[in-house]
Amino acid sequence: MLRIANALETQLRGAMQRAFPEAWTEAGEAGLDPQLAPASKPEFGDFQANGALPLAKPLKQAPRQIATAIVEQLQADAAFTQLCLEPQIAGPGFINLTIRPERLAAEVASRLGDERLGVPPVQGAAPVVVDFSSPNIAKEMHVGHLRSTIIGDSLARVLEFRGHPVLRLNHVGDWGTQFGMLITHLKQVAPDALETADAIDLGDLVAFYREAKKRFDDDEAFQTTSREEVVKLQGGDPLSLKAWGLLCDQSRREFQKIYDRLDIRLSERGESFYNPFLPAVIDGLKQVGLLVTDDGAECVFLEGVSGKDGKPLPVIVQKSDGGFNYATTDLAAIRYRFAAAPDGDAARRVIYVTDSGQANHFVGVFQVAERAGWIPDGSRLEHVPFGLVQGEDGKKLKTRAGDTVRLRDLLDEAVERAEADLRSRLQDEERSEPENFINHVASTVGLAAVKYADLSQNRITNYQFSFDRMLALQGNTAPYLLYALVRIAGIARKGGDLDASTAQLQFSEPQEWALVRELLRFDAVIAEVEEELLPNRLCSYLFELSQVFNRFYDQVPVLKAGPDALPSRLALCRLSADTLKTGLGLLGISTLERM
RNA sequence: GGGGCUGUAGCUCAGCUGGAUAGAGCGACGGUUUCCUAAACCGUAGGUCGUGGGUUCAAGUCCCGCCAGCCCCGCCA
Repeated sequence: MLRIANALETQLRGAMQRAFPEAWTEAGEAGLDPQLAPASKPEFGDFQANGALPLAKPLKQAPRQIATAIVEQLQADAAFTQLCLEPQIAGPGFINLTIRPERLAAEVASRLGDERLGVPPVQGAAPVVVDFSSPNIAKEMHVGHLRSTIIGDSLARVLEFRGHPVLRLNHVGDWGTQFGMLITHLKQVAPDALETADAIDLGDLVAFYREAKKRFDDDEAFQTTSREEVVKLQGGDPLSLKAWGLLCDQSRREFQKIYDRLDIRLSERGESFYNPFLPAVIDGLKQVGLLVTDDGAECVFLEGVSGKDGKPLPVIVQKSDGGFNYATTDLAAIRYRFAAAPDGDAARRVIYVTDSGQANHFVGVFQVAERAGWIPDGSRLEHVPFGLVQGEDGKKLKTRAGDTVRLRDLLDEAVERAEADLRSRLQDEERSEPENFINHVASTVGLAAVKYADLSQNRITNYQFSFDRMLALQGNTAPYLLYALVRIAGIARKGGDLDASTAQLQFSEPQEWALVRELLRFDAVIAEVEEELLPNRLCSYLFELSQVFNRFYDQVPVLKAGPDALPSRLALCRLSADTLKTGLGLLGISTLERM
């Protein structure tokens, strides 16, 4: 419907200009705004134009009179009358617009053979960086990584669908002081590993990390060795680097299991990647005169952000011991991502998907990058924050024992619960299915439920995690959406040829028209998600589409329809399936034929 | 103390550039199956949109104050 909306916008502007030439001229370059918006209710048609209301005062006319004048001009426009039925003036002066049925049917027809479902591809797109997931080496992925990973992946998918070249970057924590203790511990417990390739399987990295941490806390000699090890690592000592590489490889393999399971593709580019560029960050800041030495640390003081004592807050880019910190790395990353190749990604949009607790940090770092002139004109640097994952008690999600919830346990439990649900349903319905069917459905439904529950909520608010709610078979959940697709697949199995060519579409039932209108919203929804980076908008849409489809399915027969109606109804089924499948795909959710 | 986010139905949440009588799901109550998977559909009840001002033809939405909850605040990321 975006094309139609654009056409209407132009026609409305033309009509307003002709109706009120003087006001138009006074309004300046932009002219008058028709305030075109989707109709707030179905009975108002497809669109509403509210632009008459604000003109009442300046024109000293009744708003309905103004609306009437605009409508008269619209009716004189042949392009408009071919597109719309006669406009209705309602309420205080809203202009309600209804698209001609044949134009809606034509839009549906044009989408039937279109893989993009009416979504226009971007032209001459520059790279977009989506920085997400970002676990720490030598630690396990836990519930804290869930939202970044799922939301980031979905945003990347939407941007890719639009045609942007997307760099999905995993900014893993693969550098820093904790490696001193890890390497020291590794060298002591598994010296063989450094000599022979694959000599040892580190096994449980979490346990390994815990042991190293315990020794670091308890043993002073170990502490000293660890500190020396950090210096050796940073100095490029080959053996230290080798130990570091082993730890990273091991972690990488563990992360990859989760990513494979979630069907998420990521390019690892950890913090260490930016090491060679850190000194240049300091030099660059010095050159533009932003750098200030304070308490021995190199800082940039922020504008408009003050601390406890009312003094400006600093971003520390070089510690008093000469070391760099995360702000330095983030600045180097920003610089690299916007810079031209070969030492840069030439991105024009850089998106960080991290929890909202880091908002302050990003405000500071972004301001420094901006003032240093590292953000090219016309490009965007965005923090996409999200809230905490909470348990049903409203507190931060923990296991019963009070530990952090491991991501793989969380996914396992979702799949197990989905399987138990499925088995009990099969029993109730006296259905029998092979084990591989049960495993496949349980796994698809379980993972879909986890992803959808997260994505369907506005990411800014905290998210209350509940297996029971996300796996519920009714309501705004993954199983409900998957079921709508299963119903369509059922029609195809029972003899409905969804790919049959349909020369002319004709619809008679209100449920058909409701479905048509819902299907045609897809392009606008994608445009909105691309702009606002809110996947829950796509979820809401897919849920509403499923509801409208289920109503249609329930109340309008497809396979038993007469020969006049059958092809058109099959076409609606096909487009519904394509839209749902594509939409769920953009959420990173795979679909089922039967469940 | 400063900053950020949040506050909408019993519960979990939508609410896009301010627009018509504030929406959905769950839960509650009632109904629908010789028919494409009832994991569905239809209906009923339920809200002073935290609070007090302000701007506007029009405020859940914008501005200011206050209250409550969560998060962040110099050398961790």
